[in-house]
Amino acid sequence: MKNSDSSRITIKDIAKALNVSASTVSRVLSNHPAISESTRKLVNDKVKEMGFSIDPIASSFRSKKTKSIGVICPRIDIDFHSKVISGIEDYAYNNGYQITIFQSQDNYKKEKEIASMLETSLAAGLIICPGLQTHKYDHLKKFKKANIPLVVYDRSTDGLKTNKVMINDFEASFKATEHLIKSGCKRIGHISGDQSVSIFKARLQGYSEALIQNGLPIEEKLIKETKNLSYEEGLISANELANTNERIDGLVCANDYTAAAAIKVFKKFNYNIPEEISIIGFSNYPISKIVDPQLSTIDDNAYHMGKVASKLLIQQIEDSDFERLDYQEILIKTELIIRDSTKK
Amino acid sequence: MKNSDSSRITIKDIAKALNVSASTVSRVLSNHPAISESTRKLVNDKVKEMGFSIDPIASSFRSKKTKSIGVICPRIDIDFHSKVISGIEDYAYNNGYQITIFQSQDNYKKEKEIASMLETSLAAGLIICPGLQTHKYDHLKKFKKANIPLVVYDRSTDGLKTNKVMINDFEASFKATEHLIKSGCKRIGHISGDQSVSIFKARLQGYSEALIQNGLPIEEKLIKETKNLSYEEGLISANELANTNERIDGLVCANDYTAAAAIKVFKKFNYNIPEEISIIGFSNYPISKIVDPQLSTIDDNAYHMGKVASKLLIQQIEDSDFERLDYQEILIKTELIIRDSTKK
DNA sequence: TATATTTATGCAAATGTTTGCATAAATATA
DNA sequence: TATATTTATGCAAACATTTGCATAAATATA
Repeated sequence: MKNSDSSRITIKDIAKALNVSASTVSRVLSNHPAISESTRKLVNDKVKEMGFSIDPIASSFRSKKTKSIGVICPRIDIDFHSKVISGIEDYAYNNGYQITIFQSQDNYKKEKEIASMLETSLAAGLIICPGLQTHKYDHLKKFKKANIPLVVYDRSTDGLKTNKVMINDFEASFKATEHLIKSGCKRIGHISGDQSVSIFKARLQGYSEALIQNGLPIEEKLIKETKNLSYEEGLISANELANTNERIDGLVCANDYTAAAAIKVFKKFNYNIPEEISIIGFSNYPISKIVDPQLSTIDDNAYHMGKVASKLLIQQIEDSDFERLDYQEILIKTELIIRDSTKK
Repeated sequence: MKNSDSSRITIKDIAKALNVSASTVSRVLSNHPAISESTRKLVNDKVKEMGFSIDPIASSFRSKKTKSIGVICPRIDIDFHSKVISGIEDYAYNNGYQITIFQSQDNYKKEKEIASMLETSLAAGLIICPGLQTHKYDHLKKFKKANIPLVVYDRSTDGLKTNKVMINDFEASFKATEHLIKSGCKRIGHISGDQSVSIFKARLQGYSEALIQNGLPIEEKLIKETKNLSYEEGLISANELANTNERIDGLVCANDYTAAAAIKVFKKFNYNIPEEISIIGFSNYPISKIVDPQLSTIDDNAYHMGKVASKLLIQQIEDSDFERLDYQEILIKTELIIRDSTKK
C-alpha cells in the first residue's frame, strides 16, 4: 500500500494491480494498436476504478511534446483581441489543447522576450498578433527553425513567410464604400488609422479603389488620418470634415469609435443621418448598436478568426507532413451590416 | 561534441564545460545560498555564453511545481472579464508566472471538468469566476484539499470559504444612488439584474438602503428586474418606467447597457437629461463615454481586481506559511464617475 | 596544534512516462 | 509437423533536473 497516502497514482500502480507491465498500461492510454481488446478493457476499467489520470508533466517530459499553445497579443482587454482569443480557446479546448496567454503591450522587447521563452519551453505552437512596434521578425523566424508551428493573425508581417489569418481589410472597406456609393453618395470622406499599419493602409486602399471603380474623384482633404482611431480623434476629424466648404454626403470610418464620434458631430451640425450623410464604421463593436442612429458597420468576425487560427495551428502541430507544407495565408470573410446610419 | 546537433543544451553540458557537478550548476540557477561567489560567477557566465536556459518541464517534473496559473472565467470576450484577465496576466508575468485560460461558458459541467483537469496537472494555483449555474463548490473544495491555492473573483460563493476578490457592489450602488439623492432626485427607479446572482442582489440592496437612509420610500413598481441586463431589456424596462403615471426623476441602472437604453427612451419621451431625470450606470464600459449625454457611472476597477487576485494567489503559492492562513476576502473600491447624465 | 564548526561541492537516486528492442505466444503457411 | 509470420507483452533505458546525504576544504575555537 505504497500509495495509501496523498501521493499520486501512477501508471505503475495500475500495472501492479493488474500484473501487467507499465508499458502495457501506457500503450492502452495512448491507444497503441498492438494491445488486445481484453487487456485494453482490463486496464481502462482499473484506471477508472482507481481514478487515475496521466501526469501531463511527466508525459511531456518524456515525449518532448506539450498540449500547450502560446498566444501573444498586444492587450487582452481590447474587444477585438478578446474575441479572437475566445475563438482560439474554444477550438483549442475542444481538441485537447490549452492556451497560455501573454500581452506584449505593443512592446517589441517584451514580445521578443515572451517569444524566446515560449520557444524554449516546449510550446506546441504559437499564435501571435505582432505589436505595432514590431518590424523585424527574427524572433518569429526562430520558430520555423525550431520546427514549432506558428500562426500570425490580423497584422500582416512583410518579409515573414509564415501562416497568417487575416481579415480581408481591403475588400471589407471596398464593400463598405461601395454600399455608400450604391445608395447614392457622391462625396465620401474617410477617417483612417495609422498608415504604417498594414490593415489600416488596406482599408484606405479599399476606400480609394471603390471610388475609382465608380468614377468618383479621390479628394485628399476628405481623408483624415488618425493615430489611434480613438473617439476623441474621431471628434476632431469629423469636425474638420463638417467644416469643408462643400458638403460631404458619406463617411467611411476605419473603426466604430470614430464613426460614433462622427455621428455625434454631424448631428450637432444638423445633418440628418442617413438622409443627408451616410456614416459607416468598422468592427461591429457593441457601441454600434447603441449609438443613435444605430451604426452600419463591417463585422470582422473576430471570434471566427480565432477559431481558424487555432485550427490551422493544431493541424500543423498534429500533421506529421507539416514539413512538406510551407505556409498558408487565410483571409477571413467580413460581413456588411446595414443598420440605420446609412441609406438603404 | 555531443551537442553539436539541434539537441538542447542541458545543465550537464554547462557542468562538463566547467568541470563542476550538475548539482552546482542547478544550485547557482536557483540561487542556493551555499555557493561561493566565484563559482556562481563562473557558472552564470558560462550559461550566458552557451545560451542555456533551464528546461521548465524537466524542472517541474522533478520539483513537482509549476509556474502556471489556471484561470477560469465564463467568457473571455466580455469587457469585464477581459480587463480582469489583463490585470491577472500583467501581475503574473512580472512575477514569473504564466496564465492558462479557460472559458466555462457558464456551463457547470464544463467548469468542473476544467477544474479537475487543472487539479491533476500541477497548476500552481487557480483563479476563477464561477459560472452562473454553479451553486455547488465541491470541485473547488478539492483544491483546498490538494493544497493548491485558490482565488475566486467577482461572484460570491455562499458556503465556500476561500480567498475572494470582489467589488463592493452594495457600497457602489449605495454611492450611485446617494449621488442622485444629493443632487435633488426624489423618485428614483432601478433597473436590476438577475436576483439569483449575488452581485446584482447587492446592487439592489445598495439602492434600497440609500433610499431608506435618506427617508425616501421604496416603490416596488419602480424596480425592474431583467435577466441579462441587455440593451434590449433596458429599452423595455425604461419604457415601462417612463409610462408610470407619476414621473420619476432618477434612475439607477445595474449596468451601462441598460443605462444607455434608458437614455435613449427618456430622450424619446422628451425628458431633459439630466435636468428632468438623472440616469446613472454601472461598470464604466466604453459606451458610457459615447452615449449622449455622456453617462455617469461606477468604475468597477476590473483591471485592478485582476491584479489583486493575481497578487493574492501568488502570495499564497510562495508563502510557505500558507497553511497557517485560512482565507482572505478583499473588497475592491469602486469609483463614482460623474459625467453629464446626472445633475451635479 | 587539535578539534569543532562552517562553507562549498559532489554523488547518486528519484521523479512518471514513453519507446526501441527483445521475446513469448498465437496463428498462418508450406 | 515444421517453419514463418503476426500479435501481444515485457524489459530497461532515457529524458533534465533537484535534493538529501556525504564529504572535503576552509575557517573558527579551545
